[in-house]
Amino acid sequence: MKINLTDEIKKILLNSIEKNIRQGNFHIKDVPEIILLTPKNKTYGDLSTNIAMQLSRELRLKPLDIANFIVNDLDIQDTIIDKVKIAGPGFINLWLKENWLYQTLNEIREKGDDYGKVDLGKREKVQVEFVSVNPTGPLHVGHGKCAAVGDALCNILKAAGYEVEKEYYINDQGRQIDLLGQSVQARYNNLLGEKMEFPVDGYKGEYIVDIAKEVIDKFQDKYKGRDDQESREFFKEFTLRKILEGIKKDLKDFGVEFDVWFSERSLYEQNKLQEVMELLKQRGFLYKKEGAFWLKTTVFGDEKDRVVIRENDIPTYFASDIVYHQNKYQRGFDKVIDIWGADHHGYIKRMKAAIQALGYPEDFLEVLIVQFVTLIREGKEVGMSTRGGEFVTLRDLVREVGKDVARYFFLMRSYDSHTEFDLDVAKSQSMENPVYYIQYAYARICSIIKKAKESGIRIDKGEKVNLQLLNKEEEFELIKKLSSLKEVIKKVALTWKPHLLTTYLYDLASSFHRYYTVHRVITDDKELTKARLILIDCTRIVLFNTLKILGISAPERM
RNA sequence: GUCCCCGUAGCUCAAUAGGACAGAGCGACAGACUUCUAAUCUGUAGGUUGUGCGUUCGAUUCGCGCCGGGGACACCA
Repeated sequence: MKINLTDEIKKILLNSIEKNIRQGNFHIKDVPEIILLTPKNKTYGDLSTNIAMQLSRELRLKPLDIANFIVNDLDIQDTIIDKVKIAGPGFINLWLKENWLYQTLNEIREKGDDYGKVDLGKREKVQVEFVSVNPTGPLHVGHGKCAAVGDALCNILKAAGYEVEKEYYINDQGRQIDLLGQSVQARYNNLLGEKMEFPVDGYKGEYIVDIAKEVIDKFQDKYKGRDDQESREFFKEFTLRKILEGIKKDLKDFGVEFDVWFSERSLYEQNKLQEVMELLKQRGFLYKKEGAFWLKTTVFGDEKDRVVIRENDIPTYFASDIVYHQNKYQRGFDKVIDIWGADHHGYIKRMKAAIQALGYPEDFLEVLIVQFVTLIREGKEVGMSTRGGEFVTLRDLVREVGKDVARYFFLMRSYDSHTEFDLDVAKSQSMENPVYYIQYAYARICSIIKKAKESGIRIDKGEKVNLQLLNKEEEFELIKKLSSLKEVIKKVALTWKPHLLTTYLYDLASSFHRYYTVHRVITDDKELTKARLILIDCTRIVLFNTLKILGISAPERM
């Protein structure tokens, strides 16, 4: 395999720096990682590095002098580098030979679906747990945002060479679940004309009545007027299963499929709780006070210690989570990422404390907090209170705007800022809608390729096409965008910011639209036509691969 | 009261691990179809990055204080 372009350039720069060290110009031991960036302004070259400024502090020399030393000893003969210039406070700007761009096109043609994959993760095992909504009701739009972010992040990590597992943790036991069953049971009895008091904190949503009706359809009055152990159990299990099915379906329709659905109950079946408590006690982080067991989370920076086993012997939710995270560790993951809604952020400290109390490294667990979503319709906020019963479910949203648009809107902004989801923009099939803008670029390309085929233009697999004919400014622009995909994937995999990929996608579509307006692909010039067809086909491939990672479809016609 | 997130163009948001003149879209204004899809493209206007200090060659980015918005602070889940 060929050496990576950026690695090659870094090596050339490094050689010069090391030469200067040997000559006694630079007095340092270790050279920091050289960072190559693509300048915003093209008058600053194709690539640029700020290494001279980075070294300035340690060398106690002016950045400009350092840059001069480096450039003077730079050996760019027979390399991909065409020209070097020092600019501004000490940037070293590099211009590359045009050839590198054509190499990119060949690489895309060769790799196809695999273009964009990089080996950053080295098969490291990462688990991402997201959504994990209590199965007490349907998913709402906020959960959709978590789902979109988690799913996209997983896909990106996979593309970056990590081994990724997507997991959904099901809180299928506890008071909430009991309450859920009782709510349906009460509705069921009421529907059959039987008196039964609705639980005080019961679930009042319409979906509870629907489930009760379903029970009637299937079992008629079999459970009418009963309030024994068996009937309670029945309603609990039936409801739980119904709601979980609904959640699974909603997520599937949203394009999200999990590798593992992990049941909280299974932790207790294995009697792991005892074991973990024993371990924590041994390690000296568990103590008894006022009849309850507490974990010394304050040792690790939490504001107060937390109860794990209540006075009444019932373990808290936190206890389950500790056992659950131990289980994650024991499954052999190198890193575990939890994606939580903003209302759970207070839990981070105690969870990370628990990780450490168990004896695991603090950064074994990373938690991403996804901020809320506000729906806007006709310029006004749509109320979403769960209590009042009137809230917008993910299913409703997908039905209204479609899966592609919903996912894109959740992914186009940084997950840690509030999302303002404008339903009118999302529904408009116009230029206001970035999703259509991107998909339109893809459809346009497909349309051109189809037309070329129809007029008998063919390019065989191994055929050599003169790519040098691609020499227009818009063509260079476009190819540069195509070539930066791998850097973007790396960046996102390191920073966990999927929205950077969305931005990239939009930029790429934009470069193509501009190109399309200025130049014709299919012309009388056979050679040029072929070269341009290759260019747009490469664009198609990159658009496709990126859309796929984000979970958005790529329609060939619009 | 304590802790977390946010504050950037009229609006919604970006800004690559501290880098060059802070960028997009929408909205406003002015233009471009005899063309492979005008769901497109081009141009103009729009900013003391909430505020005051500090760190340094350099701060939207890091630190501290203040102002404003949101959220979290249970032997609830």
